[in-house]
Amino acid sequence: MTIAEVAKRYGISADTLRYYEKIGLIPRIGRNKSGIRDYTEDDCHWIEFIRCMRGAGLPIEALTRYIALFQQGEETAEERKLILIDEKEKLEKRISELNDTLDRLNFKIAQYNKPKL
Amino acid sequence: MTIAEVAKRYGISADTLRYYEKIGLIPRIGRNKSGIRDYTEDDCHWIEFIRCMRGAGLPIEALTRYIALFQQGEETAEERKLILIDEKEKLEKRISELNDTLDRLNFKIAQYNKPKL
DNA sequence: ATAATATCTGGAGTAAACTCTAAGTCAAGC
DNA sequence: GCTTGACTTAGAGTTTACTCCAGATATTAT
Repeated sequence: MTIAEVAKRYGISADTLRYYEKIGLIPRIGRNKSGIRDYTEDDCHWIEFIRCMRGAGLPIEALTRYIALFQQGEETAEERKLILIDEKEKLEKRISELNDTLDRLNFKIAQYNKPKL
Repeated sequence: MTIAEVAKRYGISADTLRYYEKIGLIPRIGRNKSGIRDYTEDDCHWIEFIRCMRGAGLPIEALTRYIALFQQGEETAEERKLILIDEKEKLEKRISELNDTLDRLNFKIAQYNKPKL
């Protein structure tokens, strides 16, 4: 797949895809004989995964660390798992905070509904 | 209260407090005879509210709109309520997305735990 | 009264995460 | 064979949300 096709598929710009590769957020993409990127299905899965995680606010640093370990092979599985667990716990905290803010927002809206005092 | 006291109370820098005031994220703070800010308890409540909402990712633009309406008086109550409802709905969607990502993370961690195939 | 510390303003600088530009290469259509 | 459009790279520019700085004024301690 060309960069344009992948960009369209995920609604990302080609610039962003190149940027993600440059900073190691996705693996280095293979090139054809003339140096043009050719994305595999595996590459696409990474992109989709990374997009999802970034969308939830996982830090780029944790994700680049994760992908670097992944590329080092099976013996890094335990370390990769720890990264996921760590980020999972942070995400749970974050969701809990957001729920608190949501409660507060609902309370404030209720105040606007009631007070014909 | 001085700006330093408020900064300490909420763990924000004085620069950030001045910045929030400059962009209308909190109301204009009253000054003493020599032009130095004197924060009231009401000012502090605004700061705490805004911090909480910003922490949940509510856009600055919506919050500046909200505070501008608030300062225009009681007749803007309905419009302010609509802003809160709108942001509440966006926050619910966001939390739901985060929960989906959390599920995915848990699934991936489970894969790391199992596969002694 | 003087030195040290805190505050003021306007504006410049910073970091993150893109986003765009320039200059060059390459494949496809006419 | 040449133009058009997509692709390449390195590097500059943008946006958001602060954060810092300079120069001036004010308050506090000695």
